[in-house]
Amino acid sequence: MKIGELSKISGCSVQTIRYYEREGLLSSPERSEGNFRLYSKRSLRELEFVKHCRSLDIALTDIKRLIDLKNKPEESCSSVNALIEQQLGLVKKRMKELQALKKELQQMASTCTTENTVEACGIIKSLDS
Amino acid sequence: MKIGELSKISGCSVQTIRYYEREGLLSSPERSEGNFRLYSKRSLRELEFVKHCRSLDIALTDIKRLIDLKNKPEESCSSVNALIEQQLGLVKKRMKELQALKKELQQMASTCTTENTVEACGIIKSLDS
DNA sequence: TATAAAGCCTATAGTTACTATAGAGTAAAG
DNA sequence: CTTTACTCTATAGTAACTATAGGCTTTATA
Repeated sequence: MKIGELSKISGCSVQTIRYYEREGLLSSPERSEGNFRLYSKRSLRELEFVKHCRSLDIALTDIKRLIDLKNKPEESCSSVNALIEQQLGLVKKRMKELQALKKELQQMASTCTTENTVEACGIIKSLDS
Repeated sequence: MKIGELSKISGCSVQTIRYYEREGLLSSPERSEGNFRLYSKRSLRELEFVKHCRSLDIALTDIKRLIDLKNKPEESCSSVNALIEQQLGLVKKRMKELQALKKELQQMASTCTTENTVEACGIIKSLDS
């Protein structure tokens, strides 16, 4: 299949697919006579692996590392595990931050009775402090 | 005070301060004979407003809007309120996403008994599916 | 069969909010 | 007087894409 079809099936945009290839996350596909990329089911699986990792917010460099590890099936998977644990750490940290953020925003919102002028606005006041 | 001192007091890097100025979030400070920026306490307050907004993850363009609103004290503050509500919406959405993300990562981590080879690794398997 | 439309190609620039660097000038300390 | 610390502008780099320009290939329609 050509890149447009892969794009449709995978839900990745055409540019993103080409970008992933440039970045070495996808193996270079065959080319047609007219230099069009030709993909196989294997290409689709590769792309879906990347997509799944991205949906977990794993950075492209880390995805690259995972792909490298996949290609060394006999090695210990402790680095895979470490990578996931690290990712989990990031997510937990970000959640805590957002928790605090949400609290402050809610507090701010509650100080605003919409009929105010900007001058008397509780939100602006709390941003000013 | 010069930019280095403002940087220390505010906790923003020197480059960030200059960047905010370029982006129109800070008013242009006085200059010394030798063309050094000279800041007042008012400048510090401006910077702290921006910093506080940024700590709430408010985008620079939105901060700009808030600053504009601050300068029209007699207007209704409903747009301020709307902006904060929108921000709150973003935060809530992101938290939900992270919630789901965390769950999946934890599940993945639990499938990995570190003594595995990459080939048998539950994590890689679940990323593959 | 001619041509128009759709799809593909590469290369390059833009996005956000900064950070880092180069190269040069200014100020303060020894 | 020289070294050091600080400042200046302009420019490039970061992450993960998205968008555009200009040109070729394939497919559909007249």
